[in-house]
Amino acid sequence: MHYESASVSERRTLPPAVAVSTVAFALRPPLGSAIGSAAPRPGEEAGAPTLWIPLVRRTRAPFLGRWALPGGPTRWNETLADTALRTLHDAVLRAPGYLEQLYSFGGVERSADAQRLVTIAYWALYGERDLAAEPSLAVRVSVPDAGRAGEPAPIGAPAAAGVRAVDPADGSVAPARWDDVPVAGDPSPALDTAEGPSQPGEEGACLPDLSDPNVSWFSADALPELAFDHAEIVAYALERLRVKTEYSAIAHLFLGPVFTLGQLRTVHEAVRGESVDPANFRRQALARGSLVDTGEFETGTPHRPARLYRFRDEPGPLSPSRPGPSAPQTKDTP
Amino acid sequence: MHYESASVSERRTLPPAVAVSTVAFALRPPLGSAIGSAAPRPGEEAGAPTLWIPLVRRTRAPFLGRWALPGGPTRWNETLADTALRTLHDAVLRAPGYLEQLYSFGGVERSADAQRLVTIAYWALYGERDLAAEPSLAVRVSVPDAGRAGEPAPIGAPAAAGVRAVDPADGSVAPARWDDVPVAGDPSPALDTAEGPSQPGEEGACLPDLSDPNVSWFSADALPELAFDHAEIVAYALERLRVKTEYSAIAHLFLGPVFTLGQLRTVHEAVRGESVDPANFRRQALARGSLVDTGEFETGTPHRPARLYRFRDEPGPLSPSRPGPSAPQTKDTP
DNA sequence: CCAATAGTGTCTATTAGACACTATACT
DNA sequence: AGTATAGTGTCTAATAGACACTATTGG
Repeated sequence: MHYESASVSERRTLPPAVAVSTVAFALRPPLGSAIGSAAPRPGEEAGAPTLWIPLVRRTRAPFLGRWALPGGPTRWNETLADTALRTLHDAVLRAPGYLEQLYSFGGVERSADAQRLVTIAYWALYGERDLAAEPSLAVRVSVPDAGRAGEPAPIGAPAAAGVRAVDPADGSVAPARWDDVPVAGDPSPALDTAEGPSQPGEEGACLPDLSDPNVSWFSADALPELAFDHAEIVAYALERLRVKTEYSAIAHLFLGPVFTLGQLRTVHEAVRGESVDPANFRRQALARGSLVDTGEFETGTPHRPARLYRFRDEPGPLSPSRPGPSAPQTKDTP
Repeated sequence: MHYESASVSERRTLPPAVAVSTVAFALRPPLGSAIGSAAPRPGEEAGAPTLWIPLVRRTRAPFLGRWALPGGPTRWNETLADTALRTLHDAVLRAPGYLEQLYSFGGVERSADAQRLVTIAYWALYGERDLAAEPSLAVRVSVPDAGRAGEPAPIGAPAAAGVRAVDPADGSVAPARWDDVPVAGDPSPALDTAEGPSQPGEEGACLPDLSDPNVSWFSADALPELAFDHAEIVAYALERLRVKTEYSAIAHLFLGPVFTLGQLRTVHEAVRGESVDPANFRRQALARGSLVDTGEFETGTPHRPARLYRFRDEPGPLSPSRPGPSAPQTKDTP
């Protein structure tokens, strides 16, 4: 509010603005969304599925017209995860199935001669169940992990009331609960974030509008040139997804509630970018102990039908267990 | 500047203040510093070394008198890492040998009815060489990694000009260079961060003053009650240190430029909190390929003298190689 | 029948870990 | 000699990966 009267030189001395940018992944673009990447890039036919990322075309000053990550400034009554979810929903019109903080960027050089900007990057994941529905319903938000097994103490910080924290490493559900995600135009009375005289580093999303021409999905390995340092953020998010897929069980979040081991393997192949031995993958996946045989089988395949599994403890909308902030647990396989 | 005239209700609508808090580790407190933990806690004699953490006693409103992590608001011309280094230096009077971002906390509940606060947590490491000297000289700042092997694309973001980014995973030196760290009282003309009418969540460090009574080192497993959610941040940092020690080579940073395998093993034991088989540790440490035999030997031991090693590529103050932001590399041992 | 994927069995190289043993300093 | 740590050798269990083989569907 006071900002709008500040001169350019004054803005330099203001405290940094806080914004969020999110790299979201899905195995395919949602139906009805615009597609940026032209076809599965040459050399890889429809055989190998790839990851898709939603981008937003910038409609203002720095990097005008360039594609950028969905995101925008934090509002005064939002947690950082809330901001990520809101701006992501503005772009994708759907809530992701998973959200995790990635890294914070506070370099003074990010917006050279304008107000300082601190950007917290998140990464998100859209599964089949998330891509399907039109109205957003719920979302799970993870807590940080120490970068590998034995998820550390879930810090009670980021997820404000109303967001669920789930520990994807061992499948156990950490403190949290389901709730609604703030939808598009919730009136936050304060701080017009969208229209300051120039929030210069602002990396905003556009108003939700069915088939928004300024929102499009791109194949992760055929991205256009991105605004700011978003290309590096995407690269980092991809690496994070790869690493996390190897030691944690998140691949199933790309799929529906039940899936075959072949489908799960396909996710791993898309994430790792290489083919995986079906036999060995099967053993490892089952050895994790987090898959439950539903007893059902795939139908309508031109080959032997595969067994259907679901992830362990796919709970109903509520589960009362609350392990608490918890001491560090055991690691699994160093 | 505008803030100082804002009422309490107005402050709620201001953009969040950005602060940094740092969990620093060392194998021992620096000489001449105050010691908070009374003796090596019972049950563990001098035999097993533990980790030490510097804390700062709060001198203002929320949590007055409680111990807290060194930290404080970021200044307009500082990167986040700069802020961590400055506030850490204010408390410890020395620059750490390693600094890495941990996580960002932006919950709206952190400062209930006052200005919103976003805190970026860092963790740092003081080695023997860092604890020795009194005037600060240089510091290495790491870039994020994806949480495990195959360090991801070093994102050029956080480290502003003048801070070195080193990739501790494989010992190769990533883009960066040595430089001075901002020392105590550099006059930042703008934004009086220390004395707003009440920057309520502010977690500031005190003025540097030899043997500051408000700064003390505590054994990591005998910490006092901490302000804010700092206990959880410490727990997370500890877990991060443990995990990172297992897959990356950072333990040597606790030691001097040359060290024996026994000393290195002692560091691992302190970090992991359990004893490690000397024979197996030796093999693994040497198999990494990052240790160089100096050909020298320990002297003055009451037993067979141990061979002295140094870490691979312990370079002079400057090394020109610059791999660049780089594509994700290969992983090592999933 | 064939094509295609599901699913099982098995062999090998690597690794973590336990632990016995030898080597070399000081007292 | 005795003690303490350095350093080597070796055995075992677990694991990742390669790959041959059988099973079961649709066409």
